[in-house]
Amino acid sequence: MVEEISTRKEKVLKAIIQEHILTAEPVGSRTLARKYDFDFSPATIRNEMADLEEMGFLEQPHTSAGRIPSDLGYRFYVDRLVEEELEKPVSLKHYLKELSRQKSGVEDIMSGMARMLSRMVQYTAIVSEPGFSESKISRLELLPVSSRKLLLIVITSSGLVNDKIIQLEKKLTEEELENLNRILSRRLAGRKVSTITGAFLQDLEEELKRRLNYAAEIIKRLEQEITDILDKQEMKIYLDGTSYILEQPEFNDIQSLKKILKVLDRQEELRRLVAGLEDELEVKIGAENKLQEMQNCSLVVATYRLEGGGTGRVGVIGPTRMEYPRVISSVDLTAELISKFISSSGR
Amino acid sequence: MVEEISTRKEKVLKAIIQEHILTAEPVGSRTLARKYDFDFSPATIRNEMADLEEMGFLEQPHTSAGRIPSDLGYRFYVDRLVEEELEKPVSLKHYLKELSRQKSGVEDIMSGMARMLSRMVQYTAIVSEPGFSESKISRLELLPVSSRKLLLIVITSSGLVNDKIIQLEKKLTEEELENLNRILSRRLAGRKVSTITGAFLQDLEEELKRRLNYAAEIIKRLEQEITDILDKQEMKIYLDGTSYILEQPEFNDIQSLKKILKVLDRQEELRRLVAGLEDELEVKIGAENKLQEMQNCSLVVATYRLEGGGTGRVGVIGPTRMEYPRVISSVDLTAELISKFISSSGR
DNA sequence: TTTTAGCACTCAAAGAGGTAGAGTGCTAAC
DNA sequence: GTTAGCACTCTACCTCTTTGAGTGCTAAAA
Repeated sequence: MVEEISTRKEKVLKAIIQEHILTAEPVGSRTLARKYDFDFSPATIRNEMADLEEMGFLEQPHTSAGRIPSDLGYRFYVDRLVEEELEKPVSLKHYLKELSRQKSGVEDIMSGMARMLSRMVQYTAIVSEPGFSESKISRLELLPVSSRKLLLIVITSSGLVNDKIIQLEKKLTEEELENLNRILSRRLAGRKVSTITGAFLQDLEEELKRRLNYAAEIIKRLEQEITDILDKQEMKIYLDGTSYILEQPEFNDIQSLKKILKVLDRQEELRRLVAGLEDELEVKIGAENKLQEMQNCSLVVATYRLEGGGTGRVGVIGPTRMEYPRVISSVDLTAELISKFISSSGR
Repeated sequence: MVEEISTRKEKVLKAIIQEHILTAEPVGSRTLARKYDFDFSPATIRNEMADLEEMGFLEQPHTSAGRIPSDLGYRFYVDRLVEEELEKPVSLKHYLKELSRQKSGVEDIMSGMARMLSRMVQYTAIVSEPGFSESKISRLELLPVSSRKLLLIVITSSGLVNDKIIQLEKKLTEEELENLNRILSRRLAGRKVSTITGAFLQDLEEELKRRLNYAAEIIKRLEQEITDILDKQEMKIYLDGTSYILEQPEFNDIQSLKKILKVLDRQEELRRLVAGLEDELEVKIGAENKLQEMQNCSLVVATYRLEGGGTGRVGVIGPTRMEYPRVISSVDLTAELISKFISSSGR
């Protein structure tokens, strides 16, 4: 069904979508003709509308109402019409100043970016922490904290720091610890996280056992913790601007509001939501989302990449009736900023 | 106005509150008489109700409706009636198992506890990260990360770890760094955070300048970062179970829902909310909350104290029509658990 | 003096028309 | 192919009425 769409139809469709995004109301032929000065009449528009509806781009809530765009309509809009009008968001200065106040720290950057993005687009923003797997370990250190407690610190080449307290059964002498540190550093520093597989660890374990003489459990334990910290699947999710959803007229009825807010309350759900997308920039419109509760929502997600390797995602959740041009460019920009911020704080 | 309240009035008030907590509807004399078998009639109840209303414990939405408890009524209930029926929450086992899976890390414990509490009471839970000021520094370390980047690590006696990346203008040699580490450790280790005041820092600065020969800016910078990490006022807030609010019938109208959800979206607001309370266990009912948007809500907050010093807060936000006995004991228990968890992971 | 039954009264919530207005689809003329 | 005209449709909103739970008051009973 590769029906050609006339330029006039395109014009009408675009106008309807823009108008609907603005007003959140069904758009009628008369209103449309009044607001946009087309060189054809409401009656013609009606005909075009009927065609567009048949093609699946528009829907009619009931017989005597105007039309609203369908998911397919938005999809067409995003794919074909948006590009020319991607605008750089205005005056980042204000946001950036606020951000730089809170200085370094991945956590601060992440939450700051989520906040900035949500303020910018006036929808809910979501940012996922960068995954480790593609970055290199630049440093790994075990610090003694107390008699049977060590602090494991892993720093990646992209400048991310991760630490974890490790509880040991048995005390380690200073010398033992030094040896341990030396071997671990030698073996792990400079290595890409994704190459630390079972076989490699097996090998490492052998070496440790051979060269040091502690109980095997300690080594096992350490290994466990190291892999834990490295492939922690459970990347943290930063959410901000939840309350913007409340401003959207389509969520004025409690039922749909509940649905979407419940999703936002479940970290795992969100994680799956953004992790599932792999492309550089993806737009999921309405029912294109697998999640049943998100069928009235759209999701715009971009991937950010850190210099030293490691990627994460940043996105926006809003109603299908979303200001796509603005959102897409803002999400894009934010992804870029995140890379820059972390890389610069990591130089 | 220290009017004595008869035991019968107390009985009626208690019944009304319990019934209202259960049903969320205004309670009438007839219903009350039917459900609770008092040895007096609806008419008598009506008289008592009229009295209780005059005393300020009850309110009437309109002339021909039943009564609902006022803030004062709940206050009385909480202060006088609750104690005898504080019950230990059932079967923590399930929650605890889930918690211990995620092992160590303050962050995990905090968010895990918030989650557990909210699941337990079926209201929104809030946990604030432990403040540093009353704990001692047990270790402070500067690790080189790259040529002009240091990782500052501070470990407190309660086992909390905090790190921050510091950007320097100028390179430090290994030796300089070692000296720096030595001096800082000597001066700061074992010291209570709250005693690190301006005067002390002045003194430290002098020493550093005298004994080392780097540019003053570096020293200033370091100092800045250290104080930053130590008294970071901006303690993190963990929130969980936001969506439970949606289940409450009193928030079935969009307006009040918006109000409260907007508050929950603002970290600073929440911080102030829990930080403002200093008592061991505090219950703020309705208008007792300063925040205008929280006047339909109650807040139950407890303080937890870590072994090595350092305190934080844990609480529950729900409608004034809250199951106080259950909530109070759960919050209390959670505070206790947090101390235990962090202390045990910090031994 | 306290408690209770009886009864008239009140008020919100829910349902039943009725109207207005925006919008459509169809037809016939341009 | 485009447009004006018109009958038709449907929701949103108003008003009116009914219903029922609940009250307060009064007078009788305990």
